[in-house]
Amino acid sequence: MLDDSETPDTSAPHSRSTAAERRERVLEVAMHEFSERGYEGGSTQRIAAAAGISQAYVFQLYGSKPRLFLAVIERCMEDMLTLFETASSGRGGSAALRAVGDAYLEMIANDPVRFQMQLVGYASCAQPDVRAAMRTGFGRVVELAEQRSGLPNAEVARFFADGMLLNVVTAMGLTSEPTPWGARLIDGSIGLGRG
Amino acid sequence: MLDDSETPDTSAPHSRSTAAERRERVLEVAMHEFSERGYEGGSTQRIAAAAGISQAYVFQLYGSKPRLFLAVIERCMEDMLTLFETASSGRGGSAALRAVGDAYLEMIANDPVRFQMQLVGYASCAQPDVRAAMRTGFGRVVELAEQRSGLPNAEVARFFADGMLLNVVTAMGLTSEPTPWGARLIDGSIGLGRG
DNA sequence: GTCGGAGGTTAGTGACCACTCACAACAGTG
DNA sequence: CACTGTTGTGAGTGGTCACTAACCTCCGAC
Repeated sequence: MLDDSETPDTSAPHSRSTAAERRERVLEVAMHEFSERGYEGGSTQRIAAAAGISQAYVFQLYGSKPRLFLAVIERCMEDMLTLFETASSGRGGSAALRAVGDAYLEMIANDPVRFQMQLVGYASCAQPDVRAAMRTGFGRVVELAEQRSGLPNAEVARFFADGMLLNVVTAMGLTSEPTPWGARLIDGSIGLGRG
Repeated sequence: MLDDSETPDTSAPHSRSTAAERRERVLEVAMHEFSERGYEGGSTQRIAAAAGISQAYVFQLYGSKPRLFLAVIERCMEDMLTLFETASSGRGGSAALRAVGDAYLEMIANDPVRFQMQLVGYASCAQPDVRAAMRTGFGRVVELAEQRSGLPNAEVARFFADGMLLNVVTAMGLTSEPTPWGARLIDGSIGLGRG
């Protein structure tokens, strides 16, 4: 809009943004990078290039690589909470869990970045900062499921257990390239609140 | 046995081994390294140092870093299968699952390297070689549980779902530093075949 | 007693890493 | 127009990375 060129994006020599906008954009591409390569494998050089800024500015915006990674983890868990809040809005009991389960299934199918980022988060829990962020985020999600559904511990736990099984089944590609034993696992699982 | 020195290990200036022994030792320390730092974060320099050999020899033994990582993944899944075979030996039905569940709980408590290596494996499934190895290994474990227990799909799936929930609960430190919501999750879970 | 092969090392290679510092460009305000 | 703060970059820093080529060292066999 502000540029003289017709193509809005890359060809323009400079298009300034507010720092908040840049931070947001960097966070997005960083989640993409870290989800694909993990914390150690992720490169601030590549993140900067994908965000269209210099590497130095990434450090000005986030201070250090660990801080950027932590921001990505926190955002990832916030997104999950928002997804669950939206899906369960106005519902209660097992219908709430069912709606959340559907939303989660759709996320796994359509948002591989956030799905993979979750796995990276679990694997990075050895780092105390990461573990703390994961605990906080996951705790909020569990409490939301408890409050919205009002179901007893056993059913809520069952819901999350099925979700975790679904995670590894998906990670191993058992939905896209099935195996007999994988199909039996999926068949035997309760299906995210649909029991 | 072949050495002249009494201390079998570190203090001797040189103690030659067979290549097979070296490969085994490298595999052990590599699992330690990769479990702590992930694939990208793991360093062949540190692995070599921990194994007491030069970095060059690591490459002579395993060819490349991806091949070494893959060997670690395969070994990790073999160890899991062996653990489950031993635990369930001579048992059937739900008693078999209960015994396997106990063995798994003990492994999580006493062998953090193999536990953490599992999480790294799931997070590394985007790499096709790793995914294939994880599928093969996990499939064997599932089939063993099915055959030894003879239970229907739903109960076997429930067992593995609880195991996966236990994994993330442990990764987040909810057993060592509990939270109310974490305690409710653990309480509501069926407890690895003990339902 | 030498010789071949298995078991190992030294000393690099260029590439990439996170991170820093000095400085440039621009926008709004007076 | 000058001034000021924000947005941004160029050009490095030392360090580590995976990986390699060439060489050394020992032991058993003949």
